[in-house]
Amino acid sequence: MTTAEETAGGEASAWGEVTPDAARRLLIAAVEAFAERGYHATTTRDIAGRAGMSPAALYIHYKTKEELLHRISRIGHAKALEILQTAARREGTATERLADQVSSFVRWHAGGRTTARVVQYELDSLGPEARKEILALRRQCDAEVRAVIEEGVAAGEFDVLDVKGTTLAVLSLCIDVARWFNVEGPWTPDEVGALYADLVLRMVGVK
Amino acid sequence: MTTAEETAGGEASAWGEVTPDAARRLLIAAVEAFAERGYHATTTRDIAGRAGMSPAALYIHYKTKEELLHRISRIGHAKALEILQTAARREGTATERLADQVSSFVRWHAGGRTTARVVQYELDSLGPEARKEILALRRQCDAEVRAVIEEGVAAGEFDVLDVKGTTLAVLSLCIDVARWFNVEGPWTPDEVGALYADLVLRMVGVK
DNA sequence: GACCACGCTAAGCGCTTGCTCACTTTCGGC
DNA sequence: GCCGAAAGTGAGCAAGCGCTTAGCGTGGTC
Repeated sequence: MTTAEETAGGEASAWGEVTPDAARRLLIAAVEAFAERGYHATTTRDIAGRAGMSPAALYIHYKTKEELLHRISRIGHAKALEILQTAARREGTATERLADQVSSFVRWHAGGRTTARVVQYELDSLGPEARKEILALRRQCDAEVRAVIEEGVAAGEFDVLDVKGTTLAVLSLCIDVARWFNVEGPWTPDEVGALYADLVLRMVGVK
Repeated sequence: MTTAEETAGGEASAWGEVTPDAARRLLIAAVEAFAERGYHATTTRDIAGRAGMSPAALYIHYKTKEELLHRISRIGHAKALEILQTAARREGTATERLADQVSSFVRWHAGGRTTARVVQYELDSLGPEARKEILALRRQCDAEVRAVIEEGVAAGEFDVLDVKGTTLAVLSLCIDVARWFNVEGPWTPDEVGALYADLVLRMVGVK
C-alpha cells in the first residue's frame, strides 16, 4: 500500500498551503480514503489511522468529518478553475485555447484521479450551504469554457448548434475521466489529454 | 414527495419481472434511496419505510442490503446492454446505428436517471464477485458500441484516430448524463439524446 | 524550576447501523 | 374448521459510528 504522501500529496502537491503539518496529513489521508471508499463509507478512525494519529486528533484540526470534505472540495475546485482560466487567458486562437483547456483539465483528472474523484463525485455529501458555495465555483468553471467556445463561434473558427449544451458535454466528458481512468491502464494522462482535445475540437466543428 | 412507483417504477418499468410484489416494491424503494443518497448513506430502515414495510421484511426477500444493489445493478446493466444491442442490430448505415445507440442510451440515462445513477455510480459498493459479474456486462456494452464504430470506419463512413479511445469517450459521455441531468432543467431527455447523437457523429468524423 | 498553553491520546458516550428472532396474521388445501 | 407454510411485525442485539472528555507529555517563558 502506498502512503498518503505518495498518492494524494505527490500527484497534486496543491496541499502545500494547508498548515500545520498534522492538519495537512489528515487532509491528504481523507482525500485518499474518500476517493477509495466514498465519503459515507469512510470512518474518522480510518482517516486518523492513515495519518498515523488517534481518532480524537482529527477533531483538534477540524470540527467535523464534513469540514474535511468541504475543505478538500474547495481547494480542488479552486485548482480546477485555475487550470481552466490559465488555458483560457493564454495567447492564441480560440481553437488553441480550447484544446489547451481540455488537455490540461483532462490531465488533471487522470493524473490526480484521487483528488478529482472526491472533488467531482462527493459533492452531494456536503451540507446545503457548503454545496451552494462549491456549486458557485463550478458555474465559474462552466463559464470559463463557454467563453472560449463563444469566442470561437464569433471568430468563425467553430460551428456549434447549441453552445450551452456543447459546453456542458465538453465539461462532462472531461470530468468523467476521473471515474474510469486507471493508472495501470493502457493510457498515460498525457495521451488521454491529447485524444480528448482532438475529440472536443471535432465536437465544436473546427474547420 | 413522490412514491416509489412514480419515479423508479414509472420511468423504466423494467422491474416487472421482479416477483413477488413485495420484493419488487422493496427493489424500487432501494433504487430510489440509493440514487438520492448513495448506497452507503442509505439505511435498510429507509428502504423498508419507503416500501411501506417494517425493517425486518426486507430480509424475507433479500439476504443482505448488498444483494439489493447487486440485483438492481444486474437488471439495469441488462437493460443498458439491450438498448445498445437493439440499436446496433437494426437496419441502416453505421452512422444511423451509432446515432441511434447514442440517442437511445442517453434517453435512458436522462429519463431513467434514478436507475441509471445507481447502475453507473454504485458499482464500487459491490463485493468482489458481484463486481466481476457486472463488469463483464459492462465490457459487452463497450463491445457493442465499438463494433458499430469499427464498421463505420471499415465502410469509410467514419474518420477515427483511436477506435478504442473514441469508444470509451462516447460511452463516457453518455454515462455521465446520469450525473448532471436534472428533470427540472432546460432539456428533455429527447433533446439531450438528439444533441449528443450529433456530437458523437462529429467525434467519429462522419463525412 | 514552577508554570501553562498546546498537541495529542485513551477511553468511552450516546446513537445508529445491518441484521435476527420469537411471535402473529393470512390464506389455500383438505 | 383445522393446519401448515408463507409473509410480515416489534423488539432488540452486537458492532461500529461520529464525536467528547479527562488527562498526559513537552517545549517555551518568566
